[in-house]
Amino acid sequence: MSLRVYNTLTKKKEDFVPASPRQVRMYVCGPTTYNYIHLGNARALVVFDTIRRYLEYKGYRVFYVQNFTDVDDKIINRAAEEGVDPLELAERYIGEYFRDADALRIKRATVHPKASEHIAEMIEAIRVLLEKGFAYQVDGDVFFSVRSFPEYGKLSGRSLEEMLAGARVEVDQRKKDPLDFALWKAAKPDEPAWESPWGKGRPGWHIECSVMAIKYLGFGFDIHGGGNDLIFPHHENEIAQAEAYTGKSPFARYWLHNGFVTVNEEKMSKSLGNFFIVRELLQEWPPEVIRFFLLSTHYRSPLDFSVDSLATARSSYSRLRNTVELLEEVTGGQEVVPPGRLSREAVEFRDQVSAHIAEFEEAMDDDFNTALAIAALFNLARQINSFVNRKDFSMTPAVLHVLVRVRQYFLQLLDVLGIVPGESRSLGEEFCPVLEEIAKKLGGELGLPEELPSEPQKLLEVLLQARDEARRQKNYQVADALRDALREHGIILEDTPRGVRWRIV
RNA sequence: GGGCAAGUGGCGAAGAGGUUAACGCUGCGGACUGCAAAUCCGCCAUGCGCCGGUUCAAAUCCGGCCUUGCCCUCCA
Repeated sequence: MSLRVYNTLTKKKEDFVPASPRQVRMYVCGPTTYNYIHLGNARALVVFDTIRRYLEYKGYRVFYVQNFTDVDDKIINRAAEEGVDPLELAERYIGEYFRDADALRIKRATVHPKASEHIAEMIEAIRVLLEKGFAYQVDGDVFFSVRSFPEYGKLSGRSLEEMLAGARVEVDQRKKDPLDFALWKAAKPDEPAWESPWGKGRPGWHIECSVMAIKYLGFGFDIHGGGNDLIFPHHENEIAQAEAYTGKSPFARYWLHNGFVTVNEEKMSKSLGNFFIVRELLQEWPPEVIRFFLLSTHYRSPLDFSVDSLATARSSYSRLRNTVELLEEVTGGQEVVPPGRLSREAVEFRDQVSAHIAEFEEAMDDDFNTALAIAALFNLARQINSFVNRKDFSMTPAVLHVLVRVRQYFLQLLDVLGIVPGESRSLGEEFCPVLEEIAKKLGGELGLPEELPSEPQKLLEVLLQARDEARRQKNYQVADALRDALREHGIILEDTPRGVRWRIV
């Protein structure tokens, strides 16, 4: 089974063969840190994090580089508004970035280089580009000359003429060609600036990625990723600079781009003001649900966001979570159990589980088709639920061994997508008054003692024990009253053959 | 204006020439349950934007049209 990926450069799905056998080197364009990230940013992060996780699942060692753009117009403007130092502002939002990314279970990159810490390398690259005649200097600015690089346009698939025809921007008259872009910008007053052969200034946006990718991954690394909107001009320019600079090709071997998050079918963007901040979403939605939502559509397709669709994702996801809980319950969380002789049904079950695992891998192998992979997870969950809940189910040591293994596999697949159920939210202090009130109201009928624990978790246990006793005595009225009362406050009770189970909505 | 995608059941979303068009949500019916919940089983697209064409065979390939989104400007 081999992995195939869609390469923007060739516009085809290709077999993925990394340059070195067991290692993948990948670079993903990270954020410009001048504010909190929104759901659109999160999609790119989650998509490439999932790609990375799957590559690791397949046994590759992944060297993952994600940069921070901490020198940029937007940062400078924002800093000016707030009256703070631009680099300090950028540093602050790098911290905020990690808070959100960690919450979303984005694994940290192997290296997170910052533009501000690679100025010397960028200056050197620009110097070489000037020397080789790919760039020219005007006043204190240095521009890359797109005409000097014949392959310009190969990633975005358009010719210079086409791009010129569509040009809608006012052009800097000093440029030789309207599409030439800045490698170095002369400093304006009060801007962060560094000394260079062309006077004080700062690097243009595109050069940082070329330089840092080559520095950490070497030329000709495996995967370069980012959002769709980076194809042009950012990645096109990265290629031009990097390949002109080294005189070699290709700069990166596979170019992967994710589609956009839209809101009411319109791109989620800061200028339209229709963006949703990850920090805020995380207050209401568990990270697993947000990731499930983002991965329920293929990464290259557009994804329309709404609160309703998040709610749907939550319903869908709870099926998977319920199966994890069922497996935990039935295996008692044991990790290692010796195998034994299996019944015919158990053998069949084991084989079906294997088939669904293969289904998951085939889906992911086909250009990371997470939507299809999730379908495989649902099939697997159904198989597990059916097996464990069948009428003649009997737990033997051999069956336990199988279920322990199945639980491990199931969790492993969920982990590829980063959607292993988190610690089920514990009962916080906010449940105290609610539980105490219920205990007071139903305490007499339930035969509760005078002294009740004050800790919500313990209090609930006491209530459930009393309810159990009531049910044994067929006092269903009070048992149901307690269940209804708890439900009203978001605590769901489920009576199973193995005892009562509770969860928070 | 130029370039690139996409249009699949009530909704979301896979499928890219050939078995009954996955999977999930919602709804309905059934099983299980003291009743629920969870779970399981079943039902809900004679049809995949529209019109032509290629083919023994088309959601899938080709052409035209319509609609929507993205890029051409900082943006994931």
